[in-house]
Amino acid sequence: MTELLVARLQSHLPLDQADRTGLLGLPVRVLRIPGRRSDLAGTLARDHIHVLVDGFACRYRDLPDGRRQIISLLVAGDVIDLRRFVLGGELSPLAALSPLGIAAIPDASLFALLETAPRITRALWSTTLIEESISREWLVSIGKRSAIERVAHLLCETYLRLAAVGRNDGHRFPLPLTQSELADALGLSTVHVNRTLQELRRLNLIAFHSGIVELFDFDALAQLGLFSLQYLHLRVPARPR
Amino acid sequence: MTELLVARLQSHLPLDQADRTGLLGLPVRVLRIPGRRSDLAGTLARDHIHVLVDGFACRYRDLPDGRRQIISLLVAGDVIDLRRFVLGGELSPLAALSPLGIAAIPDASLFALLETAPRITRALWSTTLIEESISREWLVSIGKRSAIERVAHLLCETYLRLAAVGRNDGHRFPLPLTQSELADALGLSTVHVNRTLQELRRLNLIAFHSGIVELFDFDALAQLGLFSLQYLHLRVPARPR
DNA sequence: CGCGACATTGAAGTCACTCAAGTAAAGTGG
DNA sequence: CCACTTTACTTGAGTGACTTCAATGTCGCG
Repeated sequence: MTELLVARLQSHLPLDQADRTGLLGLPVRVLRIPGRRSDLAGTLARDHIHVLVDGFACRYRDLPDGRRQIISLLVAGDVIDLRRFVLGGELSPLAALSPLGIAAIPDASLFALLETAPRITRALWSTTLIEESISREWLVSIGKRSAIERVAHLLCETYLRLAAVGRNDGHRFPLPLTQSELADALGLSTVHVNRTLQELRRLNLIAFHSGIVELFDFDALAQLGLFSLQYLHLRVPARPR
Repeated sequence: MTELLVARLQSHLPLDQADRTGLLGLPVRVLRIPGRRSDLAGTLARDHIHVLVDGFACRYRDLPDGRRQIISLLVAGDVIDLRRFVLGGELSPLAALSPLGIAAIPDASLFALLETAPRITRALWSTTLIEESISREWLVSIGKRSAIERVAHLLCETYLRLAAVGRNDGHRFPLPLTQSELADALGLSTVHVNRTLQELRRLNLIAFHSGIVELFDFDALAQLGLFSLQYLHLRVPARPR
C-alpha cells in the first residue's frame, strides 16, 4: 500500500534503497470510504497520517453564508494530513468525491522513520511545497484566467497529476466532479461551467461525460489554458502521445 | 539579524534554548535593496537562504500576455526561498515593494544546523505550511469574496501578520502597494480597487494614504471581510486595542 | 414508472471591467 | 524656481463576462 507513496515521493525527489525499504516497512491499515460525502476530516484518526491510495477527494472551505470554495483536489498518492502531522491543529475540511481507499500510518512510526532517514523528511516537505505550488497556480487561474482558460487549465493539471501515478487511460481519466463542484473549484457559477464545457466540446478539445474526461488535443488545451507545467515539479514530465 | 527569524518561528511553534542559540549563531550577511523593483529573484545567491528582515516584497506570476497575478506578500520575518532550499529549481519571481533588508545565510550552515536540531526543521517546514494556508485563503477570497470583502480581508490579514512581528504602529501599518498592485493581488481592476477603497473610507473603516493604512474598526472590518484568523496559525493572536 | 440528481437552456440582471479623461503629487532638468 | 514628465489616483460612461432565476430535459435507479 505504501508503494504508491514511494512512487509519489520519487516523482519529485530521488530516494535511495534504504529510504524505500523504510517506507515499505511502515505499518499500514487501509480505510475504505464507500462513496461521496463531505466532512470527512472528523473520521480520520488524529494520531495517524493518511495517504489517499484510491479515488478523488477535495479540501474545501465554507464561508459563513454558505459560499463554498474548493481549495484543492486530492488524487492517489497525495498525503492528506501532513499539516496536522507537522503543525498540529485541525485538519482542513475534506470531502470524498468518489469511493476512497486511504492508507493510515501511525504518526509514531513515521516519526521514528524520519529520525533515521532525513531524505524522507525532505521528500515529504517537498510534497507540501508542491501542493502549495498548485494552490498558487489556482490563484492565478481564478485571479487572472477567463472561464474557458480556467477549465482548460484544470483539465491539463489533473490529467498530468493522474498520469504521474498511472491513473490515466491514455488521454482519458476520471474526474468525478459535478459541474457544480467544478464551479466551486474554479470560482464560477454552475451555469457558466456548463456553457464553458459546451464551448470546449464544440472546439473538439474534450469529451466529459459521467465523470470521465477525454482530452482530444492536450497541446491545444494547454495553450488555451495558458498551462505551463513546471509548477507541478514532475521529474519525468509524463507527456502522452 | 536572526533574532527576527527566531521570533517568527516561535510565533508558530515553541523552540528551546539550544534551538535559539543555534539560529542566532548562523553566519549572516545583510543585503540592501534600495527601492521598488521587479525581478529580484535573479539577484539572490542560489546557495544562500534569504530572510526578509525589513520592508515589503511580493511573489508574482506573469501570464504570457502580460496579465500579472500577485501570489503572496512577504513581510519582515518571512523566509524567501525555502522552496529552492528544499526542492531545488528556480525561485519564483519576486518584487521589492519598498526598500528591503534581506539576511542571507549560507545553505550549508543551515543544513548543518538542521542535522542537530530537528525542531528547527519542523519550524521551518511549518512556515511553508502557513504560507500555503495563506495562499489558500487568498484562493477563497478571489474565488468567493466580493470586491469589498477581499480588500477588507487583505487588510485584516496584513495587519495581523505585521503585528505578529511588531511592525505595526497601533492600528496603523505600512502597505506600500499601489492601487494597481492591490488590483493584481486581489484579482480586480485598478479602477474597481479605487472605488472599493473609497467605499471603505466612506464607511469610516479605514484610511489609506501614501502607503500607510489605518484601521478604525478592526472587528467591523473583519466581519465585513469574513475574516477568521485561525488560518494564520498564530500562537498568540496579536489582537490590538 | 416516477423520483432525484444532474445537466442544459433562456432571459434578465449586475458586478466589475475597459476605455477615456482629467486631476494631483512628486521628481527632473534647465 | 518653473516648465516638463512621470506616476498614481479619481471620475464617468458604456460594455461585457459571468451571475441569478426559473424552467425544462435527461438519465440512472429503486
